[in-house]
Amino acid sequence: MHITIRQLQVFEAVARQLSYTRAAEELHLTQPAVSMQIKQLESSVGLSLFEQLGKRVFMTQAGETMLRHAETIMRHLGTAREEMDELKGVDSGRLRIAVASTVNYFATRLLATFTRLHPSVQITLDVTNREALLQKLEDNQPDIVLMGKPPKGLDLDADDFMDNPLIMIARPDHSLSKHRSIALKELTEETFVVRESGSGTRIAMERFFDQKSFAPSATIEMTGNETIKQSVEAGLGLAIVSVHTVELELALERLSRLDIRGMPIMRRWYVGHRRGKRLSPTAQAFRQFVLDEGTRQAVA
Amino acid sequence: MHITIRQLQVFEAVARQLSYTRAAEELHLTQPAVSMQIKQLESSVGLSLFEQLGKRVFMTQAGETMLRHAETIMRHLGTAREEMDELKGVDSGRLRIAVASTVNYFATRLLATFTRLHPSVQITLDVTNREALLQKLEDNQPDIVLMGKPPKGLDLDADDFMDNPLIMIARPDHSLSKHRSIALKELTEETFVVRESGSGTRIAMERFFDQKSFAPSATIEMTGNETIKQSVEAGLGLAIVSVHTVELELALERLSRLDIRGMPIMRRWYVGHRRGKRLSPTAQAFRQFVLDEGTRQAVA
DNA sequence: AGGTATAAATAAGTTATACTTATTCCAGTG
DNA sequence: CACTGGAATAAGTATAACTTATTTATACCT
Repeated sequence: MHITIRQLQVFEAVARQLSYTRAAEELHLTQPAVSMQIKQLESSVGLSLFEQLGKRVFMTQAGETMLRHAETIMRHLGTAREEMDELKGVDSGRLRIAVASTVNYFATRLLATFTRLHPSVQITLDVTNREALLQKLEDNQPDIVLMGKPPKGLDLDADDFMDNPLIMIARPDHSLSKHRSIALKELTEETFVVRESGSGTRIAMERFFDQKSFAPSATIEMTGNETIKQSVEAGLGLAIVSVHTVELELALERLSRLDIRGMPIMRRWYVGHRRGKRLSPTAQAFRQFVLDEGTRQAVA
Repeated sequence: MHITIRQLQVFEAVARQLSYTRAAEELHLTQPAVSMQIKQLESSVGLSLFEQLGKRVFMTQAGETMLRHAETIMRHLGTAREEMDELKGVDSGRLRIAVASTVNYFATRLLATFTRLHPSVQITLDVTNREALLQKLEDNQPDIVLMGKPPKGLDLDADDFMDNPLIMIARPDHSLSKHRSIALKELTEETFVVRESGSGTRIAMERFFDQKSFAPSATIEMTGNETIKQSVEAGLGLAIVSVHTVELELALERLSRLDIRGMPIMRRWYVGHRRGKRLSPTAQAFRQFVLDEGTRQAVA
C-alpha cells in the first residue's frame, strides 16, 4: 500500500470542504470514489485522517499533519509544471554552446545578437580546440557546437552556415608580401607557425600541403590563434589561419595576407549537435538563428 | 494524463542510475515497466526528461528541473510518514483536555503527573463550566473531558473515576458550625451563594433541594468557585461546593463544613469523550491514566 | 565490414486499481 | 416515526500498471 498523488488531491479537497460529498462534487467524482481514496490513504499511513461525529466530519491531528505535507507536495507539483512550461518556450532555459577556438572570433558577435533577441536565455559558451570539443560532445555537454567540418565517424547532425576561408599570413615587411600568385614551392625555406594537433585549422593545412605535395622545412607548433598571430607579427614565420581571426590585424596592416596560388582554402563553418539529441526549443531557435545569420552574411 | 508518485519514484531512480535497466533492478521491476512510467511522465509534462545518445542515457534540462522537485516531493512524503508514525505512539502529539471548572482543583495535579510520564505530549487544558464544555464537545474541540455526570442526550462515552462529594460550607464562626446532623429546614432563613446556571454543582444542588422539598429564602448567584468561596468567607451566606475545591480552606479553618443530614451529596467525576471519536494513543493513555489514578485515590 | 553483446522500445496479455451505479446504514430533524 | 442528508458498502467495469516475449539500435570486437 502506497500513497498516491490522487489520494492527496482528494484528501486535500475533503480537508478543505470537511465533506466527502462536496469534495466529490468539486472533483467531479462520485462520493464513494472519495470514500475509497480516503480509506486507502488512511490505511497506508495507518491512522484515521478524519472522524465522523454525528453528521459532521472533523480532521484528526494526523489529518492536520498530513494536510500540511499534502499542500506542499501539491504546490511543488504545480511549480514543477510551471517550470516545465517555461522550458517549452524559446525565451527561457539554458543553452550550452561549445565552439572550436577559431570560431570564437565571430561566435561572440553571434551570441551578442542572439542574447539581445532572447535576453532571459542563460548561455554558456565553451571555447576549446576541435579535439576537446569532440570529447565534450561525447559527454553530451554542449547543446550546440560550432566548428569546422565534423568527422564522419561521429554521429553529428551538422549543417554548414558560413564560409571559412583559410589564408596565409606573414609580417607586412615579408619579401613576398607584395607578390601575386605565389606558388607553394617558393615557400620551401620558410618556417611555419602551426596550431597544435587536434586543431581543425592544422588538419586543413596538412591536407592542403599533402595535396600540393609540399613540406615546409621548419614548423613551430603553438597553442591558440592569438599566440600564432603574435608569433607571425614578431617575424617568427608564416602561418595559415582563418581569415576571421585576423580581420583586425589585416585592416591595421600589422599582418599581411600572402596571395598563394590555390588559396584561400575554402572551408565552411558548421553548426551541429549530436544525432538523436532532443534539442530544446531554445537550442532549435539558436541553430536556426546561426543558419540565417550565416546566409545573411554571405549575401551581404 | 497526470503525474503520479510512482512515476516520480521511477524517474528518480533512473535519474540517479542514468540507466533504465539498473533502475528497474533497483525497484524490482522489469525494464519495460520503467520505460512506460518514464514515457508517461514525459507525456504528462510534455517534455523529454531523458535522451539516449548512443548507449548512454542523459538527463535533459527539463529532467534536472523535474528531479529537484521529485526529490523534495519524496522527502515530504517521507517526513509525513515519519510524523504519522510519531502520532501512533503515546509519547507524542497533542492532547486537548477540557474540564468543568470544579474539576480544575485536582485536574492540574493529574496533569502534572501525566506530563511527567509523557514529557513530549503537548497538552492543552481548557477550563469552563459544564454548559460551555458541552458546546465545545459539540465542536469536537477537546479530545477528553473531565466533568460531572454527563447528560443522557449527548453521545458521550463516559466513565466515572472518582468520588465528588458536595458539601455545605459556612464561615467558621457561623452559629451552626459546631452542630451535628443539621436538618435542611433549619436553614430556611439562610442566604445561599450559588453558582451560575449551567454549572454542574448548581444543578446537583437544585436537585438535592427539590428532593428535600427545601427552598432557600435568598440566593445570590456568582460565577466561579473562587468567588463563591470568598463570598462565604466574607460571611455573605452558605454554599454547596465540591469538597475538592475547599480542601485548603477547611484545613486552614478559613471555612467550615456544616454537618447537614443527607449530605455530602455523593456524586462522581467522569472522564469522557464523544462517542465514535477515534481516540489517539495519547488520548487513550490519558483516559486510562485518569481511571487508574481515580481508583488509586479511592483506595488510599 | 560482420557478428555479438547490451540496452531501450514495442507488443500482447494479465492483474490490480480507480472508477461507476445501486443500495444500505446512520444520525439529526420535522 | 418517517424523512432527509451524508458516508459506507457491494458489485461490476474500464483503465492503469505490470508481466513475458520480441524487436530495434548501437557500441564493441575481432
